[in-house]
Amino acid sequence: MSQKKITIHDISRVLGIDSSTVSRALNDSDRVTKKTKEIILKKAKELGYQRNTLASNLRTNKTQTIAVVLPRISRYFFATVIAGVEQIAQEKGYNVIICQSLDSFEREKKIISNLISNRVDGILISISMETTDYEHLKNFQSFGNPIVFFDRPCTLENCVNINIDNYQASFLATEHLLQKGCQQIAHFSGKQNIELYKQRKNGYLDALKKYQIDIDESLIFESNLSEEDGIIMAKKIIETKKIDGLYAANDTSAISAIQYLKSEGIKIPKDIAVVGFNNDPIAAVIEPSLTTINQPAFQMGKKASSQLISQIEHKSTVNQSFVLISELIIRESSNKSF
Amino acid sequence: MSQKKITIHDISRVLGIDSSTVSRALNDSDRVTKKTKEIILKKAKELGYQRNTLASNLRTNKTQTIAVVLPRISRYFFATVIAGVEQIAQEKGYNVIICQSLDSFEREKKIISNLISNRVDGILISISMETTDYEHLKNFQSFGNPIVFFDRPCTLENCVNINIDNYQASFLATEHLLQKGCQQIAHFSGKQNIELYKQRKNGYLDALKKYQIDIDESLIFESNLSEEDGIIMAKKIIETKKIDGLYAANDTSAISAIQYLKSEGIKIPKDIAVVGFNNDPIAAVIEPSLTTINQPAFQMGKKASSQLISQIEHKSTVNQSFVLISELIIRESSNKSF
DNA sequence: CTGTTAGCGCGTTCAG
DNA sequence: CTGAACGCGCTAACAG
Repeated sequence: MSQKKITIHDISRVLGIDSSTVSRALNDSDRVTKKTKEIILKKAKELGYQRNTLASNLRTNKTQTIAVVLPRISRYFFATVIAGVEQIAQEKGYNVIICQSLDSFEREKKIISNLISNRVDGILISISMETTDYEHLKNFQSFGNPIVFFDRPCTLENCVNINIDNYQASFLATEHLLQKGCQQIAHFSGKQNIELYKQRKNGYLDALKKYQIDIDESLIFESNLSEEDGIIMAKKIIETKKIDGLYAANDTSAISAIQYLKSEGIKIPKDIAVVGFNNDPIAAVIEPSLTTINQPAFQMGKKASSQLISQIEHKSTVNQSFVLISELIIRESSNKSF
Repeated sequence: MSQKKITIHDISRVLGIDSSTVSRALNDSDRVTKKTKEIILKKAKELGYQRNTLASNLRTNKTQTIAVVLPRISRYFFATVIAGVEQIAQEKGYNVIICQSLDSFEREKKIISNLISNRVDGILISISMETTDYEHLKNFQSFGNPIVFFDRPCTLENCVNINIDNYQASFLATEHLLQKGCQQIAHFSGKQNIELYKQRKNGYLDALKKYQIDIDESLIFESNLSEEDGIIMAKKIIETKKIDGLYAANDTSAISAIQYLKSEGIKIPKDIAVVGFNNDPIAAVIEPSLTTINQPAFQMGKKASSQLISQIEHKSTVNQSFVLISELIIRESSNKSF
């Protein structure tokens, strides 16, 4: 049953050609005649040879493997990022291994340690929410291996950060509402100590300025953007009555606000237009009238992995840098309703 | 920058203990004194030793790695299966590598070949829709490595197939509608040459028998269960008028039928109750009144991986077998609506 | 262009 | 209980 594996020495012996030549032929080296190459490849196929990547990796100290570490693959956003990563990796001849931190710092540390043991060539990571220090990542770096952060930025030195242009996305979202005729646009904003939410607020403010709309501080709600916050803000919207548009800095709060508004009989989109960030198809399904800014996850995966692979191949150390992806996708609200 | 990696020989040299002893200590062998073990472990930690798994694997010819090959991870069902696989794998000390076939036979063949090269110890697979022959899998098997199929069954010899108990699931679904008072329950059935759909139809029929409801062939619609089929069947339902319940053998057709019915002003669940299979959260969101039978994906992942790992560890060859998971989750329709 | 030699880092014989 | 020596399968470096 358990057939013995064929090695290059088996081929070497059968053909009376040295194993190093066999190795070179199998790696398509140009230091072997086309003719002998053909003979070797034919015999290899005939014998059912399957390269032992382990041995090769040990020798070359390279695995041609990159790892993607992220909170969980069941989130549509991350699954789509992976698709982008895999496309580039395949083109460049790299394997991808996927690891879920489940947003646990402990798990993340174990994963990184495991990746070091397995000698992956580089890591793409969206750090866990719990992650407080970066010793584990510094450790990986100290062996000369690159790390690229995506989605969740990180202040670790010598690393590339890939993210969307939050300012521009917000600007576009707000402009979209203005062009639809909204005048009193509320903004669900996140904590301003987080750079990302500051940028989103600035985009909102600048769009209003461009259209010469006075800024009304009472329309700006700062919170943690949780589901509960969404409901609280929805209640405020009902009290205020003057609001005719809403730009939420994330989709969680936007969705729960909409659900609450609906339950109170406020019609969407007739009474209010909404724009929020959307990472998965649920937001689109729950409320077809919800216009969303989709993060170009596929793009992000492609960009992140090509950055990483280029660092691996040029053995270059980069300074800390932030790469912004500007191609955003606005999904227009469809007015079909159930 | 690029710090040199510590090997067991470095530890050996510093401590004046032979590297073979160091190796044994690091593997927690009982052929080393507790005392020297402690000294070695301490020094290893101090020097920042990280085991070179590649070398270890090459020597032992085992990678402690299993692969999951599936169509695409962005489907919630598969992502959940992976979660289950990972839990068991972690408990048993195995790494998991995830590969997406994207339902392409060509990709699947490449993946398997790559997995052989990388000497994974076993494969968990939900075969691609395009897969017609199993030579690539037989090849993997021929090296003495086990394969476990899940979700999509396969006739390859000496393999375990893990699936849900489709008959029971269907029976329960239909019974659920009967208990809600439905009398005229339509069934969206799949092609009867596919075992799975036959089982689902049988469950439906037997539930009706149990409740002494006459079988009305005009309520049974056989199709490919696509979105288009869903709409076609919805139209027939409207014509017929007598239907008050629907059990669909998959969720795709059920969802599109519901959307169509809604657009025609047929109210759900007042006028009609529906049960369908649900693999992702969208179905639950699109229509809260939709009662669904969730495949216990997490369970399936756990069962499949523990089967696989037990085969790896006992080097046992199994006969072809079919394992059914009977714990099904009925998600009751919630009557809250937007 | 091809053969020879050596060794990647580890685990496993054997001896002792 | 520990040490010496070998080899897993492959490839880099050097000869020829």
